[in-house]
Formats: sequence, structure tokens, C-alpha cells
Amino acid sequence: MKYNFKGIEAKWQEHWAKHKTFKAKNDSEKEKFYVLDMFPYPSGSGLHVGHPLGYIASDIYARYKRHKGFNVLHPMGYDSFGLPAEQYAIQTGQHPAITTETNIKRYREQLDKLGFSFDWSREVRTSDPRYYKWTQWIFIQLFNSWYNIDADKAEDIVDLIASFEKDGNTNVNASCDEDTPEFSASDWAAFSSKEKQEILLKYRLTYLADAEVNWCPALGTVLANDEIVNGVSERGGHPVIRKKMTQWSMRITAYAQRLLDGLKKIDWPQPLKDSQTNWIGRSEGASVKFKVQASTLDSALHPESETGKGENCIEVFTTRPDTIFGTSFMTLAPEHELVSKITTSAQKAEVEAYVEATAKRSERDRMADVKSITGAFTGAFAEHPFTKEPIPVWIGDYVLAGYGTGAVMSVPCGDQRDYDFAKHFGIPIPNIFENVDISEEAFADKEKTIIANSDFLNGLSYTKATKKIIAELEKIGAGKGKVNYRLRDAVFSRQRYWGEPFPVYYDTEGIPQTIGEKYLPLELPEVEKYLPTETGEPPLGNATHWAWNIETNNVVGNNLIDHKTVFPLELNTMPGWAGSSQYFNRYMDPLNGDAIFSQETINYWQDVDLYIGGSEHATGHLLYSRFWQKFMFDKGLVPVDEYAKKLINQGMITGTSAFVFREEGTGNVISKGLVKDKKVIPIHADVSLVNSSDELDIEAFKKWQLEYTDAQFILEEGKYIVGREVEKMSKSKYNVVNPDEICEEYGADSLRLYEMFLGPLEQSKPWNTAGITGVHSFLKKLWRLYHSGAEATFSVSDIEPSKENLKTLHKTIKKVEEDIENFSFNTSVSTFMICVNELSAQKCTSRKILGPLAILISPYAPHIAEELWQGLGHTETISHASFPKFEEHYLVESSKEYPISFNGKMRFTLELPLDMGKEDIEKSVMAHEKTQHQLQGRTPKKVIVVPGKIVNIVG
RNA sequence: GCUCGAGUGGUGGAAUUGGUAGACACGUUGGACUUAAAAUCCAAUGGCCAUUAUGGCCGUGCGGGUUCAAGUCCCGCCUCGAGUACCA
Repeated sequence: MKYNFKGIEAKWQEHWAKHKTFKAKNDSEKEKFYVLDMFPYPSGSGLHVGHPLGYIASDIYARYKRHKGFNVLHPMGYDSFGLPAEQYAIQTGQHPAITTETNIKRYREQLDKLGFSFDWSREVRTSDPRYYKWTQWIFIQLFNSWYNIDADKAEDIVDLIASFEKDGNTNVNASCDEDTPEFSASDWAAFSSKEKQEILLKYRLTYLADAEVNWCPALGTVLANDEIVNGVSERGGHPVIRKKMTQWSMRITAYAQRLLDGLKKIDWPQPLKDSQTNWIGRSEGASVKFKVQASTLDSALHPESETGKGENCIEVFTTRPDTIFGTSFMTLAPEHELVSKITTSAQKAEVEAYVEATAKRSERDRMADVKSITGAFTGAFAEHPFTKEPIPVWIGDYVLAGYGTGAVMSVPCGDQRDYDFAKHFGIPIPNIFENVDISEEAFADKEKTIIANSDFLNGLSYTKATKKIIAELEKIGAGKGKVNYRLRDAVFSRQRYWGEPFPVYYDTEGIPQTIGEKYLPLELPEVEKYLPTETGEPPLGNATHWAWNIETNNVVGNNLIDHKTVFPLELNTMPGWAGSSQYFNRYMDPLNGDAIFSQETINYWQDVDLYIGGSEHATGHLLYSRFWQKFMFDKGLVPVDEYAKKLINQGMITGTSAFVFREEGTGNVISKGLVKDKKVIPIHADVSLVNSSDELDIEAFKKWQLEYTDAQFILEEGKYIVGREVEKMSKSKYNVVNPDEICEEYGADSLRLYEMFLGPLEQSKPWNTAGITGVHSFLKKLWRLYHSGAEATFSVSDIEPSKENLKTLHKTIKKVEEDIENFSFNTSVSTFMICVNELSAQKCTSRKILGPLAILISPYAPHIAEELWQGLGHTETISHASFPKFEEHYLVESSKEYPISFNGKMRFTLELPLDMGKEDIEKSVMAHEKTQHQLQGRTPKKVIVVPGKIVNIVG
């Protein structure tokens, strides 16, 4: 029988599904192992060969761990809420649920063909109400929590209320909004219920706040910073503007330090950790308050500030408080709230013009134009906290409203941007560094800093001066040491239809209230149109049945809203990362309707042992999900505060695009070799029209692009040769290769092996279908090893294996095991090839070799392995067979082919016994005729002998 | 600019702590089998020089260095890729 991969693969895929071979038990005596893939968004275009790369790697690992006796959890699901389905719905009126269902079906078919060992009984879909019930549930837990900095964890909001009642908020050390007022217990008691709720919102871990957001008018939605690329939306490329809106936010900043610290205990790729570290952006320094000098203000314009009561203060954050005596001006962001208050009437026109000009400039302009220096003087002066000297206050768009306090103390001698600004506007640049020339540029080297001209800081190093100045600032009440983070709270509202509804309604006073947990899920309502409403409300504003009755606890018609028992529901939905922030835990107990997961289950599975996915999620999903995990840990819901011990980023598989060359003017299509210096326009040709020798099927090409029907094709040697270039695999570049076609022609086992054989998992590499014949003929060779005779019938013998056979086998076991443990899957494929080549040459037929070999290969090529295993007489699946045990003694050699080198260059090899001593080796080598030939009569200066390794003769 | 990663044959790539550079494949060339093709098998394949077998020289982005020995370690560059961007 020939190697009939189609029959074999279909047979075993059916077998695995029918026997639930890969179902993981939640109670097992075995040690657990959790292998997770980043679940896909089921897009309309299906999978291309780049998508399964990570899934194949994780599947090999999962199968390997089963052979090693672990209880393996290896689930798969779908991140099925998202914009493309909604866009499609807007265009066609088709409900996103239907599109999503169709796409999922297609994904499932494609995945099934690849022979993955997923436990499909645990499938989750983020858009399934049985799943998003728990996404909403976590939202409610966040809403009912606040962050206690003293305890360094999230705590119940009820406890916070209790301490407000007792002592007000003066002793509460919490992560809360900047503008939270101080109040006493009696103040609290006197607050109205509305006021109390508003205060509490400033503490909740998810809260409603006016936020400056990136509004995309074309999409009718707000985008996160990481969804904007070059100032336009990542999807669709529409323009984005800044706008203030009331939005739900997640207080992720409360966890900034713990998110940073947690990175130390997880085995994730360093580049990924680095980008999270940069994203969080911790910097140490001081916050300093500068009084605005009242005398400089324009009393006519600012009567209140003149009274001295509401004294204006500019608060800055600086990482170099040691340079405070070098401050020669202050700079505020143009958006800073103080700008309008302190500007003098003389400067008013100029300042207002500048503020208006910067507001008009798009983010894009501001970003593109880093070099030009602009700003305006407000006319106001601040007072230096130590020298009491007046400091002019400027505004400039190089200071960002969104970072720190939106104001800086400008020290031109120590900061290049301040330096450039000062030079441009002719502001003095006092030098406060000892023996440093600042005539050309600022001096920012902390290590070499010695402070001068700075009163009590003179002669101190950066470290000492910083310590001292912070102490002094605290003494005079003008500032304190502070740690600042770049990380912002995450906006959590989306003006979209196809996302999780917030379990929130608005009460009589417009205060958000969560619905009772036991009434979850709050299911998405039906709408006529998926676009924002005419009044600019999110798509849920189109729903007619979207109000909450607090007596019956269900959704009712909007016409019943009376603000007494029936209230309007939230119209925003949650962002894409909501559902993906908890799925890895839900897989452990996906059908549980009473709890997000049972405590027994989470305590058994604990966390993910291996997580494989793309690096593009470094600062999105992978940061938010860590935040939620830490929150759940604080609430005692999960046993560990980092959910993935090890993470690997698979590299991208790029496509190899093909081009034809159309000559300008003539319109002729010229073969690559004839282009030379002719003026040509390269045009993408579909890669399926090109064979492995880069030759184009001209007739097929003409049929594909009708405009070329009559074009003249200029050939070389009777062929049209296309140009090739490596690009991202994408539909628009016509270089997409579909895994279904590969499976059809070569089989899933070949595809699995080939994807691994391409190169290291983490590296990006180009796809070239031609190479797959190598692994495919390897599988055929493997098949022949177990079959013989003219009919190629299955035949193995019971004869004892030879020493050689055993050596080949154990060498392979050792290498493959090491490779899998090191995620070096490409090298184990070549190891298999070497093994099969050797066993074929040895004419090995021994069951004692071929049995273990089938298990070794089974993680990589599971279908053929099952078939061979069955041929060997086994009735049980190979999936749980134990991995062959490596035995060192089969590899022990008695001799070694020593490389004999002269001055470091290998000239010949010499076989010598391994137990031969240094001196004897040297004697044998020196006596050898080739040695004499090499030396040509010279006497060597030195002979290096490393027993078991090498001999090097110097001289 | 900063951070990270990577440069090895025509191509993908291999080389455990410094110890035989180019494993394993693809491609190419030649051969066997065949009426023919496919499939399969065998051989050669880093470059240059020499050739009667034996040989010689050069070679892991570039320039230095350490070492008996460097793709691997150190110093200084170059190029490409990814991320990030006026972060005070």
C-alpha cells in the first residue's frame, strides 16, 4: 500500500473526534500542563499558511507533554467580537452574529484539517452570552472595588465607604482621580447620595470620566492609542481627532508598579518585556510647585487670583530636581488649564493665537514636525521656591498635556529641548554644572554631573543633589519625591454594536448603577441599523428595547422609561480586549454557569505553562490581561497573579510575491531577465500562476487579469520569468497561500513538518511552497521503512535490533527531546530525516526500533504516526503512549574521529580510541604520515591535545 | 533619536559550554529506470587555483583585538528588520 495521506488523515481526524481523544479532565492524578494559543479573530478570509505556525508549535508541545505523562489542557476558541463583522453588517445589513458564525465554521474546518489536538469541548467564544456573562461579571467586580495603596491591593468599595463614614478620606491612601477633594466624616455624612456616588466614581477601578479621546468620525467610535497608526485609524485609515467625551475607564495605573514588578518572575521574551516596561514608562523624580507671582498678573482680567485666596500654582514633574537652580523659564502645554488664567492682557492676543494654532494642528502634523520650535510668552512669572527670583512662564507644544502635569520647569543647560527653546526665544541659559561647556548643547549626563551655582547643592553629584533637594523641597512644602508613569488609564467604552454591553443603567440622578449579578448576562439587543444614531449616540441607541426595570430585573422597552423603576441602559459596548482578558481562565471550566470557574478547577490548573502568540499584542492584550489577572488575584479568585509562566512569540511567515513587468509606453509585458534598464512598472501576479522555477502561466494570467488579453509578452528562452520579492502575506499582494490547498496536495502532516522545518519558531521567514517536497518525500521514506515487498504491505520483524539501529534511535530520542524542550522544532525535523535515512540504509525492520520511532514522530506528524502505530498492532491511540526513554549507553563510543588541525586549520581526521591518553594521542598523531607531510620537516612549537575533542599542532 | 533583534552557499537554514563552518532540505547539473512523463533511486554541488591520485589559498556584514583555536568572546563601525517616539 502506498502512503495514502488523504485517507489516513481523514480517518484519524474522525477517530480523535469520535473518541474525544484530547478531552482534558479537571481531576486527574497526573501532573497538569496547560498549553495555550492566542485565540483568533475569525475573519472572513479564512486562514493562510502563516496563521497555523504557532498552533502547530503548541500542538507539538502539547502532544509531547501527553507522551510524557501529563494531563494536558490544550483548548481553542474565538475572539469573536470585533469591528470587521460590524462593518460588514453596516454594509449588508447582515447580523454580525450570522457572519461570525459562518466565519467560525470555516475556521473550524480549516483547523480540523491540520490535525490539532485541541479539546474542543472547552471552546469559548467571546460573543457568546454564556461567555460574556463573565466578562460583564468581572466588570461589576471592578466597579465595586478600589485600590488601597497601603495594602497594595484592590479592596471592596464597601470598606471604603465604611472608612469615609468613620474618618472621611484624609487617611485613605488610594489610587483615585487627581481632582478628588478632601473631606471629613461629617462632610461625607452631609453629602447627598448623588455627591457620594460621584465621589465613589473617583475611586472605583472602573469609572466614568470625561476623557480626551481619539474620536474617529468615519467609524463613529473612539480608538485606543494602540489602534491608531500614524494619526489615522489602524483599520480603514480614517482621520482621527481629539475630543472630550464621557467614557468608561479602567484604573490600570493603580497596577503600574505591580505590572512592572511581575515581569521579573515570568519567562517571556525580553523584547516583549522591554516594550511593556517602556509602555508603563516609570520615571523617578520630584513633583515641584511653583507659585505664580500675583503681582505680575493682570488684575483687571483676573480679579479673583489677585485676592491671593485661590493662589495659582504650577505643579511640574521633573526627573532632574537637582538642576532646579538652572531653571530659567517654565513651559506649559498649550492645553494647560492655567494658561487662560495667568496670561496678561498684553500677551493675550499672542497666546490665544498660539493655543488656537496648536489645537488646529492634527496629531499627525505635530508628530511629523518635531524640529520646528514654537511657543508664546504668557506675560506671567512664577517664583523660584528657593531663590524667590521671578521665572517667565511660556507655553509651547513640545510640552504634552497628557504626560506628567502638562508643565515643566525648563532647565536649558541640562535638557536639549529646553536648550533649543531658550536659544530660539533668546532666554538666558544659566550654567549650573562644574567644568562643563554648554555653549553648543545641553549637558544631560547624570553620571558626570557635579552641581555648581546652586546654593546648598554646590559640589554634589546627581545622586546626592537629588536626595538633598527632595528633602529641602519637602521641608519648605514646595514639593516631594515622586514616581511618575507614562501609562494612562485605559478607556473602556466603544461606540460600537458588536461588543459586550455594559451591565449598567443610569438612575434618576444620572449616576451609573450595575445590574444585579444574578441577572447576567445582559444580552445585546437587536437593532435595525448598526450605525451610530442620527443624534450621534452609539449604535445601541437604535435599540427600542433597551431599558432596565429594577423591580422585575429585566430588559424592557424604552417607552417604559420613567426614571422611577425603569431606567435607560448604557449605550456603549466594551472594547476588544475585554473578552480576551479572561478567556485563558475560563477554558478551565467553560461550561460553569454558576461561577466564572470553580475554585477546585482553578486550583488544579492554576495558570498557563506555555502561551504562544504574536508579538503585536505586547502592549495591548498582554498588558490588560495581566492587569485583570492581578485584580482577580486581589479578590482571591485566582491563585497566582501572573497567568502565563512562559510565553513565546512566533515569527511571521511572509509571502513571496510575484511580479510581471509592464513597459511604460509600449504596454509590453517583459520577462524579468530582459528588463535591464527599460522603464517598467512591476505588477503583482497571483503566486498560484507561477511554478517553482518562477515561470508564469501566461494563459492563466490573461484569464485572471482580462486587461492583458491582448498584451504582448516578451519571453526569454521561450519562458516568462517573474520577479520575486518577500512581502507580508496579504490578499492585496496576491501572495496568500491557503493551507487547505497544501493539505489537499501533500497532506496535513507534510504541512506541519514543513512549517516547522522552515526555520526557528520565533524568526520571521518567507514561505516557498516548492520546498515542501522535501518533507513530503521524507514521510514517504518513513512509510517505506514500515512496508516492504512489491505490494508494499506492512511488515516489521521481531528480530533484535542491531547496535547500529539502537544507536540511531537513541541519538534521535536525545536530540528530539532536547529540541522540543528548547522549542527548536526546525532542528528536530532534520533529525528525523537523518534518522530515517540511516535506518533505511541499515535496512532496519525491527519492531523495537520502529515502535519508539513512531512515538517520536507523532507530535509532529500525528496522522501517519497513528496509522503506523495501528499497523504495529496497537488498538489504543498513540497519543498517550509513553515517550521513549533515552539510554546513554547505546551512544557510548570506543573511538573518536579526531580532527587534526595545524595552526587552527583542520587538515585531516584520525580515528583513535577514546580511552587513549594525551601523550599517546600526541605520539600517534605525530607519527602519522600526513602530519609529517603537513609539517614538511618543521618542528612544532606546541601540540594541543584535548582528549575527546581535537588536536591542534602549532608551528 | 532611543530600545530590541538579525546579518552564514543560488535559497530556507544547521553548528550544546570557543574545538572538523555549511548538517538537513530546496534548487541546479549529470546519471539509472521508462516508449515517454510522473514517481523513485544514485552522484556532484561555498568560491578560486591546480590536477595523476595526492593538493593549495580564501571564506560566517566590515575593521581591529583576545586565544593553540573565534560564526561563537571583547572593542569600534555598517546594513536590514521590529517596536517606540518631543515622556520633562
